[in-house]
Amino acid sequence: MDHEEARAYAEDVGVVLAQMGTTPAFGTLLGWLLICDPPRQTSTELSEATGLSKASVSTGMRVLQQSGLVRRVPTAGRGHAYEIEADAFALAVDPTAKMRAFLDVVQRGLDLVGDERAPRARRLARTRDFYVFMMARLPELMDEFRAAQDARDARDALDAQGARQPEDPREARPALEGRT
Amino acid sequence: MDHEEARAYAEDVGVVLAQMGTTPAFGTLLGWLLICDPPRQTSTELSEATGLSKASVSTGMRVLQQSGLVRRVPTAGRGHAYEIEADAFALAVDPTAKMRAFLDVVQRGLDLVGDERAPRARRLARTRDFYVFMMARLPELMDEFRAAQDARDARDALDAQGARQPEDPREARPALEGRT
DNA sequence: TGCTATGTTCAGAATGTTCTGAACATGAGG
DNA sequence: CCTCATGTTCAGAACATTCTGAACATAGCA
Repeated sequence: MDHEEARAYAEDVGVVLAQMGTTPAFGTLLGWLLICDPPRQTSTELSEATGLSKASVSTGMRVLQQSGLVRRVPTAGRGHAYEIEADAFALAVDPTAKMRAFLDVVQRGLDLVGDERAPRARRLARTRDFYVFMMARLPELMDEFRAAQDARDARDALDAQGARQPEDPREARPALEGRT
Repeated sequence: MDHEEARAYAEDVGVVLAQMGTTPAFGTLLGWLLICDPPRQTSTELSEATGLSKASVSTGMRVLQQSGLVRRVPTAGRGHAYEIEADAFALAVDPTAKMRAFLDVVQRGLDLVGDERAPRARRLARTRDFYVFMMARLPELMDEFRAAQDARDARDALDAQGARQPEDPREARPALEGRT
């Protein structure tokens, strides 16, 4: 994979993310940080690699940082470098923040109707119950994934030391399947 | 709650949804269908109630329908009426569609890197594993909610017949709390 | 203290999006 | 067949977003 391929890939990620409501620059930067080598990149490197202006990199990285997707680490000399967070995409997909905002507006609707048992309140009540349920359960699911991941990381570390012969890779990585 | 309050509420929902990437008209229509009485509304009613043009209602409802959030039912005379789906917001929040698109682009990145065990592939592989995990688990969670909901609906139906005295409402509806 | 590399802010050009009015379909009832 | 209620499509006005270049800050080093 040469530099141009990687850059094109970053732009592809930008397109996909843009379809989900982010700005193209945001997605492109995230895409580059996902595939770049080395993983830490300065603003100048990001600007050169992605072809975005320094200004776009500056604002884009600020947003990425505020979203918790990217971490800023100081470099040896002056300046900083950016690095993608290990579980960045857990955050990216985590709908609890959005759900919280929506839950508020649904609850306001119920207050407006007054009687929660009125037929008219049924749609609202059902919606609220769904969000309450999901907001309670999603963090559990995230934790479960992280725990499984940590366990695998620990085992991989042992493998790297040669303390244990790695088996068929299919054991380690789940197959790509599911309800289509 | 008078008509003007309900209309204002629909617009509030429009604002909240717009912040999540939809168009204001889309969210306003959904908000109105969430709180309106009767639950089924024709295009003309929707236009009058929300203050949107017939054109906006037409295009907005088409999108809502394609998203599976709203159902179109024929009315007695000519024309149709729209009604919100019972579990509309399960669909609205369900990230599996987005995740599928993202999973594809992540997998392409891994193919580009070539060796999945290369350090450079680590970020991509971890991201993919997260999506695979979530896409496998989210449908289970949705099913669980629906099952619980159906069970409650059945019990509510019995209550309505007076076959059983409903107890403290807090038993039936979960309290609004969770990790803040 | 200057000098330079680095990062930030901001006004505006280029580009997209959203909504509407008006013209165009469609189909039930007289 | 004609009329009228209903629904759809589309060009364009109004509005908003995104990105950039250029000017402005900031901090290490001589």
